[in-house]
Amino acid sequence: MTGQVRTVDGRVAGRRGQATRQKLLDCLSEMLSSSPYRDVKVIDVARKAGTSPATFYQYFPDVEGAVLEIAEQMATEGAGLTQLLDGRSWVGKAGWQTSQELVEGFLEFWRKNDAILRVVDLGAAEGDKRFYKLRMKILNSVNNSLTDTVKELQAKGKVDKDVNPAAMAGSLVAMLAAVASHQRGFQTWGVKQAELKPNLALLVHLGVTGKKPTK
Amino acid sequence: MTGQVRTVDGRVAGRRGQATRQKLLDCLSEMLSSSPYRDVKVIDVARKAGTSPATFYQYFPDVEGAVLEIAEQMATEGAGLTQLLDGRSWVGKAGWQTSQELVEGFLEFWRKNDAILRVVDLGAAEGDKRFYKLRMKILNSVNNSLTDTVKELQAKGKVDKDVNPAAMAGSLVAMLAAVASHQRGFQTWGVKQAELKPNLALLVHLGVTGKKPTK
DNA sequence: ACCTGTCCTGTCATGCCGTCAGCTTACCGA
DNA sequence: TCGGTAAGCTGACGGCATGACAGGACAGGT
Repeated sequence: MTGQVRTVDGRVAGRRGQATRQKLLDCLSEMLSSSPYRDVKVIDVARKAGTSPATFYQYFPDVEGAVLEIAEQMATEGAGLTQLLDGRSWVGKAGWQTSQELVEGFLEFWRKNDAILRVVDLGAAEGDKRFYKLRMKILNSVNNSLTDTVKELQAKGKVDKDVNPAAMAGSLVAMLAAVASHQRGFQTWGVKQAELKPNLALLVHLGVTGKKPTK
Repeated sequence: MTGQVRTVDGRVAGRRGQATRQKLLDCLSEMLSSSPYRDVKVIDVARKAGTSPATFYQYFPDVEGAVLEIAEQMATEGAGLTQLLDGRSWVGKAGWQTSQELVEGFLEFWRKNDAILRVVDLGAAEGDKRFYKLRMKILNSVNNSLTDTVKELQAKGKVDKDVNPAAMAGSLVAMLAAVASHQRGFQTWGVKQAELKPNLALLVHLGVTGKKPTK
């Protein structure tokens, strides 16, 4: 049950319809990366897709609806971020490696989808539950995994008892997301990508294990 | 030279004009916290302020212009965040205290101005230089101070040479800002405010000094 | 009372929104 | 081959926000 694609008025979308729908999504996605969210107009998206506004409204209730769609696609893709943590070690040099790869993968994912992630972030911050859930879905894989890691280390007595695993993991993930979406900002600040990553990795390692990494 | 307040068409604003202007700003500010940025309309702001859209356009070129104005006010106010760090110690128990107070003050400031800060964040992330500069202005006080602290500790050999002070400070500040703007999010995640703060403080302390705090 | 410059609004052209009825196109079974 | 049916698309329209302007209301000074 993948849930058939339907138009707003209930018709099931066929071959051609789905193509148009997808084209609209692609164009919207492109517009989001070239102009402010606030200024994205349905008519522009439609024109760019070589169709009319009315067609847009056949497939999406409004711009927000379409954005949610794009974000949903991205979210499932983003579940792959779990790979960055599944079965990795946090001990010794391997721990440092894990930390670095997490940062690397995370920033890469964010850079690839920055336009849509900005909008999701805003929606979530504004308290919209749908966007909030979506943001969770994306971050949860990483977050849960980190939380578990901290819990384990805590059980072994390697991390202080008064650390709250969920809070720690959440903070680290939030940090990664924030830095990722302001990557350009750091450059103007005089900090280069290459210098940023190891510092982030260091913070992640410190946060998770409570110790400096062995390099 | 505070730079006289002027209308869009160049007249200097008098007593009454400034009052109206301020009222518009207040109403806009209020609207921003109750509805999505994308849906804030000039006409609503004007109505709420008991005036007409035309009046709004006499004082501001558009909604964005007014937002920048509000943000500017907040930015100067936010320079006070420096207090949280000026002349504080990062050694021993005092260091833990400093870290905690920084987190506390930062979150408080963010909570107080969350609506407008969201918009600034979005604008900055979208690459708008004006918003970007504003964000810098707000964060710079804290950021510079943290950078200096790390540099000092590094000079004394208490922090690893391969830590980049600016990158570290920037990451920590970004983390604080991100967590602050998703405070509600954490609650739904099952993390309570009271648990969040000490964990953030711990991360800040770890990042700045490289060591666990003495409590 | 009069003048001057500030302040506000009625009004208007423009352009986007969101909807509908109706036309075209593709598919399918007889 | 030929309708029939459902999918797919669009022109057109009322409604509303935008942004500009001219002109009227108002306050303060003389």
